[in-house]
Amino acid sequence: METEGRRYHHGDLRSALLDRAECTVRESGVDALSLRELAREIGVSHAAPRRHFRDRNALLDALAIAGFARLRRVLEESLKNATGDFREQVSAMALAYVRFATDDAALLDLMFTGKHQAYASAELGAAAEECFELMFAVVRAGQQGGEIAPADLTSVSTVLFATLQGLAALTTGDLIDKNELGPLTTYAVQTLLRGLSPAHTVE
Amino acid sequence: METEGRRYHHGDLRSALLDRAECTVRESGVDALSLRELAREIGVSHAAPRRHFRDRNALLDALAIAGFARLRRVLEESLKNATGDFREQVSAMALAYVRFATDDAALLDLMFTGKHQAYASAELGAAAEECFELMFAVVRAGQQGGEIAPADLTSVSTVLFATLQGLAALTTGDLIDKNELGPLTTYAVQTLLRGLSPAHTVE
DNA sequence: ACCTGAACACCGTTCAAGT
DNA sequence: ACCTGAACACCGTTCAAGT
Repeated sequence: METEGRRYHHGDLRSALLDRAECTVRESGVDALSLRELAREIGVSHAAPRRHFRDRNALLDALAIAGFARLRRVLEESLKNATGDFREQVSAMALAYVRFATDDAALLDLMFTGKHQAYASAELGAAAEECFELMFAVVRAGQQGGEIAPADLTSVSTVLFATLQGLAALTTGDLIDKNELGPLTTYAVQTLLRGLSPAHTVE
Repeated sequence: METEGRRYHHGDLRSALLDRAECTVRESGVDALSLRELAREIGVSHAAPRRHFRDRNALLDALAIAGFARLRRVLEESLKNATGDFREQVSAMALAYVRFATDDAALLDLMFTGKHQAYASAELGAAAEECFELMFAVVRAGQQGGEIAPADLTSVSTVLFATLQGLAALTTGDLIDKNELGPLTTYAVQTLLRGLSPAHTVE
């Protein structure tokens, strides 16, 4: 059902730009992304992208938004494939997150480091919020089920999130071996949950 | 005792470049650093820096090395000013780290994201190792003192380190309010230590 | 040894003009 | 509406040549 009506040179230049750009970013990092080269690869004049993205940062913004959408799907998927057990849910989501964050390190950088915040930040913010809300929901469920002590929801979620972000960052920075990321993530989650558990149920 | 013997135009071009570059990076980020502009600001031809740094990445490498040296001093200072109590030591170092990481976010990025690993990585690696060893030493002391369960030293240190890195990253990314970074860091450290404490001493 | 000046091959961005 | 081609002001890097 893709539209066949290619206009001047390309059916959908906007999508083509985004696809190619994401590919370049994944392979070579953000710094390697050149608008001119992108246009060349697609076979369009170097000024053509201007119609769809007012400048380089606007394109990066769009990439970040798409990234959050994909991350959300990845996280939802991980929850669906886990059992209903609280610890299982948290671990599954944690593993899915660090995998995404390290497989697509450059994209994740784009999503968080607000080097381009001046632009579509409303839409970007919304896309990001949806992802964070997923993590919050899991933690909230755990609190309500009495799995962890009833502390401030935001603090608990944020610390958990930060730990995952840090594990991914250290892996990207070659301080954690990629093969140890999984075990280390599980260990970190277990330790945190143990620290958060109601006092007398600590085994 | 600064050397007065200015040679062609500048007494010590290398130092001047590094100082000015660190300043620019701190104020405007890595991407804003231009070798030509740097040379212009210092009042030297645009090709002069080549004598001291073979290219832009080599200069960034040197900045990263200097950053690790300063971080090390900051961490050592924080330990000196804390009491001998294990939890105090860890908390003090943690707070010092996240403060450095957020105050000098762009520099920290330079220090970890190995976008320039191709060059002086030997020296850079050594400078980095000295910092990490400091954190390791504190954790090791805690284990030997029986403050935390005798688990794998590397795992414990790495998870702690990752959490700090993540807290800093989320703060830089505006997901944690700068005023909450301190309290949140203390909370994270306490939670982790509680999760790591020997089973029956959990309060 | 250290620096200059010109040159090369790239950028991002802008804008009149074409269809 | 969508794209082109030329132009502008920047880059990083290289290299002969100067002192």
